Amino acid sequence: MTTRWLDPDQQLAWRAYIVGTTLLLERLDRDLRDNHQVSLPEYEILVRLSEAPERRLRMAELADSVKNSRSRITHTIARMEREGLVDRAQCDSDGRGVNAHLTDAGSQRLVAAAPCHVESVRACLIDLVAADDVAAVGRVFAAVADELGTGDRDPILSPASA
Amino acid sequence: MTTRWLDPDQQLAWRAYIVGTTLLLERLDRDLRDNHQVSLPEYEILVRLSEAPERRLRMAELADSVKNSRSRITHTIARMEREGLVDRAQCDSDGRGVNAHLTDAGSQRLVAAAPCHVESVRACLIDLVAADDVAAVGRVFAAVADELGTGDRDPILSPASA
DNA sequence: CGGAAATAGTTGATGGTTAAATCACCTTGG
DNA sequence: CCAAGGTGATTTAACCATCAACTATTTCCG
Repeated sequence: MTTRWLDPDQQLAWRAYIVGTTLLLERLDRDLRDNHQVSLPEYEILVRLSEAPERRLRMAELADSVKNSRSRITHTIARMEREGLVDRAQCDSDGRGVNAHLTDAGSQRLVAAAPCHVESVRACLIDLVAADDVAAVGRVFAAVADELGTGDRDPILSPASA
Repeated sequence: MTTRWLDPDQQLAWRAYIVGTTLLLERLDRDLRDNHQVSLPEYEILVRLSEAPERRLRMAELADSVKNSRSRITHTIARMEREGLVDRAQCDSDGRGVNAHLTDAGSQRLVAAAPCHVESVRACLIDLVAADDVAAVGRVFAAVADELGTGDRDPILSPASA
């Protein structure tokens, strides 16, 4: 089976994506850290918790919603708990379960950071390009997430010959 | 100054991008590690070196081309050298400089991994969406890289009021 | 020439991430 | 009811990334 290489345009698009994403995520992370003492992953967690009913979410739900491993969520929440941004409580209905809960301090941190973060996202991405292109990015990564989201990994690779 | 929040479409596009990118990069990394014992960052380095004249690049050039810190490149190249994928030599024209050089083993590793990697990229992104949308992604992140690439960070944030 | 300042790269400590093993609880079949 | 297996979450150790400090070389400029 001969490899279907990327054509020059695809190649260019792919590399731009990798490089741009590296720079973008690093920049957003730095802005949040420098100005509001939260990392980007922590910020994502604050957002999910703030949107959840009762401001609380099971650890596994949280992990799924931000696409992090269980273990990573455990460590990250442990750090955030030390900082007072969240607290933990046993789940009533399932003795194994743990609810992560956004504290007032965590909520305040999020409220303080959000405007700054949105401006970063605008300045570094949204306001930089045509609205249609933003929509296209949305379509593309929704498709990617849909393809990869439902943990059904092929053993090796799907050669997917056209 | 009142915050210009993202409108619902932008919000959706942005979250799809974050989630999709998280899943995509993790998947590509996993495929490379499992099948060819290289991480995605290491693979990027192999590619850059293979394309460079004489298959060698100064450490700083390498760092810039993959948008990694100098220190990270030092550590990563050290690991790759231990594995025999690259070697290092003093630069003739500048006594401070060091050239990273792709070995035959490194070249072979890349040749072995490339088809698999390209298939991953196709299966998880390129072949999943319309060609126009891939082009749009390319435009968007080229603009992002252009904006962020030239290390001229604003001190806090550019409010960039429209 | 001589010394200050800039540049290339490395190092070591520190903290975050991962994989594998573990603990606790729940569920199901006998 | 109880044992076996499954699931939720945490822990451990190894690994990788980051930051600040450091060495060595070069450049600038008096």
